[in-house]
Amino acid sequence: MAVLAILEAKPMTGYELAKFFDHSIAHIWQASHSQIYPELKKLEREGLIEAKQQARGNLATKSVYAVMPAGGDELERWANQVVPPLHERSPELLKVMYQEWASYQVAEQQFEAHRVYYLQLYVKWAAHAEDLRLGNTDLMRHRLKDASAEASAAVLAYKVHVYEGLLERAQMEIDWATKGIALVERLLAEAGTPPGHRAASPSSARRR
Amino acid sequence: MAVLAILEAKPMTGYELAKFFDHSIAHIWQASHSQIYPELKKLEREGLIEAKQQARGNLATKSVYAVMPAGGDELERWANQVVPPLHERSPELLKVMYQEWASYQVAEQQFEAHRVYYLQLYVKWAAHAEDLRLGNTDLMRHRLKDASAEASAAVLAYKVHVYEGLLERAQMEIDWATKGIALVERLLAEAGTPPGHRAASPSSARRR
DNA sequence: CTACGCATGTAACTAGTTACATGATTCA
DNA sequence: TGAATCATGTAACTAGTTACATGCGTAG
Repeated sequence: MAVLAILEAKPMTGYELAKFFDHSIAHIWQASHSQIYPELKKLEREGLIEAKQQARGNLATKSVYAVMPAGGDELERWANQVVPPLHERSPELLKVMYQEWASYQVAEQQFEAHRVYYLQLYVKWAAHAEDLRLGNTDLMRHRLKDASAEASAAVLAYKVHVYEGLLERAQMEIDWATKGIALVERLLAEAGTPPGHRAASPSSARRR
Repeated sequence: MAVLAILEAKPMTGYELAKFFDHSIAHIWQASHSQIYPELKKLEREGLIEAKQQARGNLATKSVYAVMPAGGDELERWANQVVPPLHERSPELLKVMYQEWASYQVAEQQFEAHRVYYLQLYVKWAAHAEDLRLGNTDLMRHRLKDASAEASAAVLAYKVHVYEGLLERAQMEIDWATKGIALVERLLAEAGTPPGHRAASPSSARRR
């Protein structure tokens, strides 16, 4: 569905799609080229998209895929079904849950990595949200060029809303990680390490 | 690793593990019995856990799995590696991104489902966090019964921190969905429907 | 004696990752 | 002429889901 939705805005080659999944939409949905190429073939077999051969250079050609009417119908059908939100699996939260097995140092590093990760995402997402608002993205220009003002408003508004949610999420994650670091510091202090003495991990108390 | 961590707190049968994955840990990690049983066999082959046959009734037996020393080492090794946080795929956000293809009604239902989902999670998580804090869970009692006060503090503190994060997350999602509903209402109003006239989906403007 | 919970599996399938491969084009 | 980028694939593998199956124990 992500492939269909993107191609609907602008016909593309598999390569361009892969690039696109790498930046713009990357943090909502990802796909590698090894997944995209077979998927394109499948969508073509189902009559939802169509490949047009385009020359590149003298010898080579490339396949530019565009959405067919049946593909538009499929998109609309999909969009009009409510999906139940679901619980993601989080390898990271799982680890934090059992962080008493780790040294204080590693526990702190884990939170720090979390903080840095979402700080970077915050910046990236904020920039992308701004581009969206200004209609600055390639795809938005294509998507909106022959839409009514009213329709454009909706197209934009939903996407901006998604990014606002992502930004709040990032902020929340940053706060959580910061509190996590403080927690580790507190535990470390409470462990009552005498000066000049390196604290052992709490898990080592368990072993013996 | 989830299986190892749980079994370390208390030896269990595959069935009990499956139950456990259904409630307590369910929103951090899930696993169905059809995944658990083969996994237990695999962990046993690797020497990380060991099955003890226990009678149940007269004829039947059951396998209770317990963590072996090698399993403890493996847990410690795992916990002491920082995992890079990662970008989940979100089918729901993907749909909201392209919600201009849906009717206003479905768009609103999607946000409403999101709100209700996280409201329920909020209640469930809050209850579980409270149980954790009071040491009210079965597993916590086992886990802590022969630990030092200091070690217990860490065991508890990390888990509580995870649940506090989940609660903030749920709150954030509820707010986001509520704003989403308001957004749909606004778009609907701006679409300028005359009284007594049913609004078409914005996507239908695109088609033709 | 019946229903519900305990207990344990397998099979078929879908999705996704990582690695292996290849070749043309374009720009410095 | 070499490196970066465009372009397109396949193979092997891991994880996870859904559905199919079976049978004992226990309480009412």
